[in-house]
Amino acid sequence: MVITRFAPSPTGNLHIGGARTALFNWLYARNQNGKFLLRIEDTDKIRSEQKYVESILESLDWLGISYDDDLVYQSERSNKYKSVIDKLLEDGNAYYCNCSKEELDQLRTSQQKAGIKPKYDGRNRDKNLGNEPGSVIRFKTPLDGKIVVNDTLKGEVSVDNSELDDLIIQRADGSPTYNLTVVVDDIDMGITNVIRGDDHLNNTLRQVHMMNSLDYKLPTYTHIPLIMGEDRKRLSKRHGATSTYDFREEGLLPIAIINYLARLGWASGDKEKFTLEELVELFNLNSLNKSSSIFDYKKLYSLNKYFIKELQIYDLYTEFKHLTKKFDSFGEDKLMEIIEAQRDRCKTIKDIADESQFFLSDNFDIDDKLKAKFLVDGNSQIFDVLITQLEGENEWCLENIQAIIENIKISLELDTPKFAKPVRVALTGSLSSPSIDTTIYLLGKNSCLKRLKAAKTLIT
RNA sequence: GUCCCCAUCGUCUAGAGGCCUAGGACACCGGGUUUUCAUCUCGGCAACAGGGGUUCGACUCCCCUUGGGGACGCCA
Repeated sequence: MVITRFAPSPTGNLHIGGARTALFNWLYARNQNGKFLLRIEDTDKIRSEQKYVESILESLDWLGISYDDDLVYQSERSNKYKSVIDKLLEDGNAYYCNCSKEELDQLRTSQQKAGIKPKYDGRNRDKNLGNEPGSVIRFKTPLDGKIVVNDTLKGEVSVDNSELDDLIIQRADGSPTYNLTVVVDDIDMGITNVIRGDDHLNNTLRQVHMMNSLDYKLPTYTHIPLIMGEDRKRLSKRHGATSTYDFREEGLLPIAIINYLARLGWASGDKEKFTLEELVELFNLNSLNKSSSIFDYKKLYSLNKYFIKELQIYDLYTEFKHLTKKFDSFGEDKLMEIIEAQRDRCKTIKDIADESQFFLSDNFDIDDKLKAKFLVDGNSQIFDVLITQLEGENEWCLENIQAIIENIKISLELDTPKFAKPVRVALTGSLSSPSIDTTIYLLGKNSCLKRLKAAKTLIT
């Protein structure tokens, strides 16, 4: 059975690159009827925080990426790591090293100056040092030969062992380091396929060495290219929103993000839009792309615009409620009507909220320019007639409102914009709103009358 | 600097030696629809990094150059 995993470290919200890695792992597992496991890599006690664990979990859940079995915390597995390190020590595959950080820094800088690759020179490798306070434990990387990793995407990647050094697997404080814990956990969790960013390719070489020393059976590796910003540098905060959390706050829909991410580095012919089910059915490792890709916010937003129009209204409603509490006084039905009226003109949930502000209060300021242009004597007749007609309307429905508008347009000999613009300004304080009949309908009789009368008083 | 990876329109990509006069999407430009802002719709612009091979034939295979990215932590 295929078992994949996503192993974030809880030092921040779920990064969009991490989200894509999670997505690919999840898709592959689901496609293969396998399992997708989640592991929290929190061996760095200083930077790891529980709130980020929760945030990551929430983001994955929001995206629709569900995990199997129990969540694994590395911080709870120290004993297991300890025993593996002991075995490595016993077998002569690891050794104590008492170099200080300063000593190492010095070594590094002198190597950099000399123009050679900075790495530990193995000065304590064969000294058989004991466990002194402050000592670390290093893994004994083979000196000669080369290490070959067979990657499903990149093919055979081979590197001379002389390029690698003896990495630290246990810190001076006794805690295990990343490369060790990953090896232990991937094996213990029965991971068959490791799909991760290709910034880990170098780590993979080291991890494979350790797995070999431990007689572990290797998982299959797939290193996917990283996501870049417009400047071709690794995507980071200065490029804009980068965490799933940020995207949600900006009013993006999970299905839009999933679709965007899926097509970033993967394709199924010319198909651009997928349901989650289609993605699960079509996803495969062979169609993954080898080159890194640049994150295009515009395309993401365009996808979002599409899904805002396509999604079930209730899904939009849920996101809307998550995004803002301002509209809580509106009933569920009313709010859904508003969202329905706005969805076709908005790119994000946030746009829907922003564009709907005028529903919140009957009292608002009208821009002087708009006032000067539309709240003028020539239009007062429109307001008068409209007020009278709306006052007389006892069955408040869209059809009746449309009839009233038609009547007024005919009797006053107005084309639609001539009628709609001043009314829209009076009702919303702006020139941008849903179609005027819908706007009137949704505002309700009382609000419309109040606002029209208020606008009339502004006519000088 | 050293090692590793990568290379089709501005961007995401289709392309498994002849199907390619290189297709789709986003962006951009122009037309149309429209009750404002939008939406929608139609059309246009636009790419195989360069140089060598291999082959009857190369966007597709090989090599070199160039360009881009990644790694080089007692972070993960």
